[in-house]
Amino acid sequence: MNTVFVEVPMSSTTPIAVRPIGRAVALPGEATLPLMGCRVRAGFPSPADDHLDVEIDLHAHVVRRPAATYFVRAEGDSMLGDGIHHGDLLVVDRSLEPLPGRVVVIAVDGEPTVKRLERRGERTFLMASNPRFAPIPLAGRECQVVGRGHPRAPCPAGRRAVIALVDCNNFYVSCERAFAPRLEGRPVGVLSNNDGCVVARSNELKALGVAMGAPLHLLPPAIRRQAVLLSSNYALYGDMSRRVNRILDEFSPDVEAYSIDESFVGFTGFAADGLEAHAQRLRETVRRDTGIPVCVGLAPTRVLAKVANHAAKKQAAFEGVCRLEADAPAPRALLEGLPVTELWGVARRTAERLALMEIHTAWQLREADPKQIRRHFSVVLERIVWELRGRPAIVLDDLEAPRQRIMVSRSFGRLTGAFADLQEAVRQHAARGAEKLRGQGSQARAVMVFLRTNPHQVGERQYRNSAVVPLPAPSDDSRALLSAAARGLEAIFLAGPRYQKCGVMLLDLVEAERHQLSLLAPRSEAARGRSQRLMAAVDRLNREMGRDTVRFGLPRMGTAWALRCERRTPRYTTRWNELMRVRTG
DNA sequence: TCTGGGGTCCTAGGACCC
DNA sequence: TCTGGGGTCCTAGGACCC
Repeated sequence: MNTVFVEVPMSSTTPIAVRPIGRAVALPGEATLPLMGCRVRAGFPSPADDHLDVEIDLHAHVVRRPAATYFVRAEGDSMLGDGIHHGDLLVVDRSLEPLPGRVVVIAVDGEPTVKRLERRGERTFLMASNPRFAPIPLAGRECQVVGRGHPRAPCPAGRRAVIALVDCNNFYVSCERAFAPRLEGRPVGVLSNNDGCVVARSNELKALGVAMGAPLHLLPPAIRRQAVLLSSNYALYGDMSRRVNRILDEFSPDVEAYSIDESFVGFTGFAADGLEAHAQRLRETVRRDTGIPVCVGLAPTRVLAKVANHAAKKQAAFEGVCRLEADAPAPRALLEGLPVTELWGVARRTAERLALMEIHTAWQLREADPKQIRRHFSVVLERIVWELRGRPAIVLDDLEAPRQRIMVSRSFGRLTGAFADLQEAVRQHAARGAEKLRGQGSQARAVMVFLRTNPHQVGERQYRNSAVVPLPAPSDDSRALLSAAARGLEAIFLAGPRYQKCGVMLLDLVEAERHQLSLLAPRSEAARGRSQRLMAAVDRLNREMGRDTVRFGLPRMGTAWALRCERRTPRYTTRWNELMRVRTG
């Protein structure tokens, strides 16, 4: 192999021997550098070829290794039958006719991946999800069926649903540690916007008694000295989250990203006895390829999967994977020791009311009469009871569906009473909202603006207000949204109070394609086309050249509303100029 | 003395999630 | 000096209709 030096996210330019394992790169010591999906610049001696996407190189390395067993899973039962049974070994190109939409989970040397089958002439290929990679010919290779059925469809009668909750441990902290191994073992916290509160804590920081959401300025000085407290770096966390989910996609075709650090993964139809091992491989792969530790909870329902995940995190004996069957004895012991507030969907208010009925633990709630729970509380809590009993009752709405409203708001770096500051902040928020709006293909029919002083500050004059400004016609044009927001601000601004926060909400969203044209203000097709092209150009520039390449209105320097984020680490994976440098030889 | 009975739609606010 | 930023769903209650 050529001697290369690679600019990748690492903390120094010291020469380091890099050894590829899978799609990650091993560094001296324990640290693993996540490279998957990461565009990494490599300096090659040849001037003509001074860029290399290392992902391709490392992936090729994996593919070259001798194939072992393929674990195959079909969508629906169509792939089975014809003498093919659960657990069979198959020769792919003779037995599997590629059908549209057929998806398989295969594992090559313990590297599971979801692929589509495609027929080319006489041979069947696995199509890689990334079109840059060459198809893998399957002729003559052996496959093992480990499951069947489509988890997104309702679970067929007589078959048990299995759902996994994959949750990243201390996600923001883990992202920081992935790129700064020196943070391992130390108390680390990540702060909210404006460096206000602690929103993520390493186990070491939790052990020091720092609560979730603790205000930074109220932390004891000893802890502030001892701990590493970082500003949040959402560009990094969002990118790492996508990488984790891309790996989950290789373990099941049914992955729902529920939040930035949690995903539900459907395993209904997978061979029941191999599931823990499959989950264990998932954990190891995520850890190795991204540096993020995760825990997996397996159960028949989402609520129980959450409980299982909780147990997997708290009890070392599970080694990160905990499986619960609704009727086995283990869940009972677990649920009896679990306060209701630990359950997904039960917080303080509900817990207080449950306590009046002598319901304190998850087990007691499970044993309660669902109908009575519904009467006293709501259908939401009733569903939780059913789920605790192992009967699926919570269906996540389509997480891909467009948002019903879009909100952008920020606290100011410092209080301000200046109208010009608020104007500019509102303009920025409206522009960002408009971008999100176009990103999901919607238009808004109304814009809401709100502002408020700092409610925590006694002695300060308090004021909060909001205004809704309807638009004459649904729009996704930044100019229309900005001008509506500006009018809203004028309506509610009061000179005198010093403001802490303002925001813009886009309301009453409709699909851009389907909205009815306004009869009152018909716009010519040409005008609409111009608006669309302009906005598309703005979005593309901001996407490709970095946010704020094109802005509406001139930014002023040193404005009060600018965020404080003095301790932010580099955006290692999303900014060229923030990549770290590593030398390999 | 007696003052209907349903239904829909909308909004505000509560509760919860991460 | 300094206390985040998004979202969702559900319910209650009012306005209104026949």
